[in-house]
Amino acid sequence: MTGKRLSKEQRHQTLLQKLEENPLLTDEQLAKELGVSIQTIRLDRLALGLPEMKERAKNLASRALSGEHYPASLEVVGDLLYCEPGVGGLSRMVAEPGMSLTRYNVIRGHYLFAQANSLAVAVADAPHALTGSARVEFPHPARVGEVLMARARVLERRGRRFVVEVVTRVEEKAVFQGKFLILALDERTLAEGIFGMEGKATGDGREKDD
Amino acid sequence: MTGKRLSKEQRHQTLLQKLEENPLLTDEQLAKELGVSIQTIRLDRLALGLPEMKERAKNLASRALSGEHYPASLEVVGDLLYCEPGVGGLSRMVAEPGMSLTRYNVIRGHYLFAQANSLAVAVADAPHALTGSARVEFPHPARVGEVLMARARVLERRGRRFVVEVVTRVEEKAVFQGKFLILALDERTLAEGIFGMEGKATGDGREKDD
DNA sequence: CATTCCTTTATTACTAAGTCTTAAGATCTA
DNA sequence: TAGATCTTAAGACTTAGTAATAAAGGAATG
Repeated sequence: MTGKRLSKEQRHQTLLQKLEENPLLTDEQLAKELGVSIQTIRLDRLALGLPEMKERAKNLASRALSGEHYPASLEVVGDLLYCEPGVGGLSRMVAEPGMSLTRYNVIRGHYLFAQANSLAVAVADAPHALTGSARVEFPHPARVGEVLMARARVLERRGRRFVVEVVTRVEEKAVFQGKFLILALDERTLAEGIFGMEGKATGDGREKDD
Repeated sequence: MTGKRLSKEQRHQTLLQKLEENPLLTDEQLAKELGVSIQTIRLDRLALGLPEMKERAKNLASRALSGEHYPASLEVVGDLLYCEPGVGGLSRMVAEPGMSLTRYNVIRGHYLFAQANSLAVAVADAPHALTGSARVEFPHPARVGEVLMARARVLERRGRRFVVEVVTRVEEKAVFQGKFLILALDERTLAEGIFGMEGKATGDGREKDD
């Protein structure tokens, strides 16, 4: 498929590049893409000191896991560009077609909310935080393809409660603004499912300790 | 050495917890930690629908790679069970692991918002509607596996503005409540990107129609 | 031409961490 | 005591590799 056979040197370069693009390729897939046998790929990996796919996956996974001190990846919407816990932060998100209302390319409000909410939780200076309430406005619709920059400021902090203000802009135009009340929770509270008010939570008597 | 043998139920819980803490554990390690045989762990994973370690690693890796942009699809959130435009509606959503905060299985606020927002827009009696603003509260955390029933009522309608109230419950307990101001838009307004207030919108002359 | 060297491919044996199936004990319960 | 459920075991197969060894191919050179 790649037509002519490359030199070994070139193949090594291509290999490195392919793996950088997608570290989850197996030897078999690589062999197919480069038009050589699996064994050749193995030799190449050996020569270049590249680990096998399982290793690469595990490395990525554990990096993703450990890099989760400040809540970068997993369930955060938008890319956290900057975050100073307790002070403020910045998040970037590109409005994609999947986020839009039918026709018209208008981004659904909950995407903007999700980005802002993620950011607000991130800037709360606490290992675990939840949204308690929010007051939000969508002064202007955002559209597919636009770059949404959300900026958060912690307005005040009283004990375990943070008030965070988030404004999301496209260029200079605000498309979202809101105030979030974020509650910092300690482990016990979370684990027990009690939330601070109105007493019992699940009430199913599940107790785990370790 | 967890000492005494746990019940199956308890073991399942422990297993989930262990894997949440460290998804890269092999069956063998889990077996050792829980004091049962590997086969038992395999059966447990089968029963709980948990993939093998390689899969978990790959999933984590690819999620980390793709910057996990639109996560767990926020697009259509919840199943619309019933909807009477201009009056009210009902939406059901099962809280999935992908919606949760790491550890602790607490559902992120923006999923609740997304469900409620989707429903609020749906019950607005208009072909095209957008959220203008919202005031929301999360009186209680929701957890993975719970069934979230959102109920919407149109409180008032003035011209193109609807005020919709949404309350989401798990069993009888409210986990979300909010008021949405929904704006019904006509085709022209939407297509031109003008939103009702503050004059010009994008100003970049982008007009798309289909 | 044959030889030598390098690269590539093929073959075989082996591993980790699973899969799926069937079967045999152990334990609980009616 | 009998039946059902839970747990462990055993055997065959899978994927994506490691490692070692053998064989084939082309290109330059004496």
